[in-house]
Amino acid sequence: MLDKNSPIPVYYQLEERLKDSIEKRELKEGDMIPSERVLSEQYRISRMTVRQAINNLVRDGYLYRIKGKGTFVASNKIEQPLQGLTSFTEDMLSRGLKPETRLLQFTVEPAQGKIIQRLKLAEGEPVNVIKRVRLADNLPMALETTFLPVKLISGLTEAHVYGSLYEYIETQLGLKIGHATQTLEATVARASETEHLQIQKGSPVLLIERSSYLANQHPLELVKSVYRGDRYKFNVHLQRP
Amino acid sequence: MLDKNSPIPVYYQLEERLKDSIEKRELKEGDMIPSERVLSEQYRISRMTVRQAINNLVRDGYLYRIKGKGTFVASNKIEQPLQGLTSFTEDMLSRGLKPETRLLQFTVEPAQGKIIQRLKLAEGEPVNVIKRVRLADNLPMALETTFLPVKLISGLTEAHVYGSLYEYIETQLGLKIGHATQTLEATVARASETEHLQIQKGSPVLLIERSSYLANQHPLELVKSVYRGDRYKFNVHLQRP
DNA sequence: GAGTGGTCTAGACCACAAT
DNA sequence: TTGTGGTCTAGACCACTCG
Repeated sequence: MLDKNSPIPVYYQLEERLKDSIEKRELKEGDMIPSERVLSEQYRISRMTVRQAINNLVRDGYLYRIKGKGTFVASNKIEQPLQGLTSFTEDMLSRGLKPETRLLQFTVEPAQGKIIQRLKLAEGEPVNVIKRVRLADNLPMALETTFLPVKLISGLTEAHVYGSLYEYIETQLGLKIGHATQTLEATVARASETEHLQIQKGSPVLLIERSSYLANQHPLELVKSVYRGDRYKFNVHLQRP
Repeated sequence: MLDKNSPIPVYYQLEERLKDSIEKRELKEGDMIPSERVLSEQYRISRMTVRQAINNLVRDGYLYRIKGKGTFVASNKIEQPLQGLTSFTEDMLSRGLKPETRLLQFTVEPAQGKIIQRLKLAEGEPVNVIKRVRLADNLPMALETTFLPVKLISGLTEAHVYGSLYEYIETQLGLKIGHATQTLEATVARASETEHLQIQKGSPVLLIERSSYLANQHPLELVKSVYRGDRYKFNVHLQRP
């Protein structure tokens, strides 16, 4: 049964239960799950609450609905790559690779040019500039330059930038990271990049530029990355509008 | 006022109205919109219906909520690139470019190797193979090879493949395209690709591989594309899990 | 304390699919 | 005709923010 006195919302409890059934293969790909009315009687909760749980699972790709027929289990969520906005550290861990960092630069500089626009700062406002070589399983994977407004991220020290910046921002600063827009393009390595990435000049690289925002819509960071084309593939899940 | 007798759902009418206000700048970035209770009184609809409208606008990035404070207009949706699962034709149009197609190959072949797995077919099942040069504003943009199971997409003729395949699938066949997983990687053009794309050997290209599914989870297509690195940038919106 | 979003109820009618 | 999801109502209590 569900615990209605728990501080955990009932719809969330039901969500977890259905997700469990799917992951335990009690409900298999293509199976119809009990109807909303049946679930609402079974758990003695209202149908709207059942719908809230199912809505979330549909949004997350676990279930799909067919009007007049029922709600069904979608194909395996298993072995899907990590989706969404993740840090390099999280990305590598989800790929089963060991992330490491080599720090090249850690300075505070006045904002200028594109940084002002993208981070919505006044000219000259201080910005943390962090340039790092990112390694995966001891080999260079990417060259990453991060720009963070000092007024948002205070108290940042060199020690923090060897691990996951996102973890520091979320757990230490208590800020809630919301979303990002990212562009990806193919190009070839420039001379200044070849050494850090241990590749030849002219080797293909993936250029990634990310603007991240907090949940409250404040610009959080601008990141420019150069990934080795021979080592990195970007995965994305697309939903038909 | 809203039309409660319209076949258009009330929550959707409210959605459009709020979206209009935002696009007309009656509600500006950072503005608080009327509270859910106010909207429900104003339009004489229940608060749950208001919430359904607002939920959708939050999901689509037009609004964001802060508990205990209110619901606010997010930063400009304007000039955001097309998101989600789109065809080449749709993608180019959204970028303000004129899409065209040069057909290189249009055959039916027995499925084999990776195609079998990705499209979940039996060995030897017939598959449409469509190889096209995709142009944007009269210049080659990509070389695209599409694999479609014949049993799903019947009656496909050469005439269809000069335009948007997605449009044919959705409006002519009445199939509902659902989602896709896509990988992107940087590499350099191979000899066989240079001519069609009008680039030099060794030029950077973006390799994109897409597996698309119908709303009912049936595999729909496998597409392998080679985009010119100097002309194409991929945009993606990422949400923090 | 007043206002906000978050959760939840116990119904209702509709359109659609299958029998 | 029965069962399904889609929409909608008119309330309710909670936790949170702010003055």
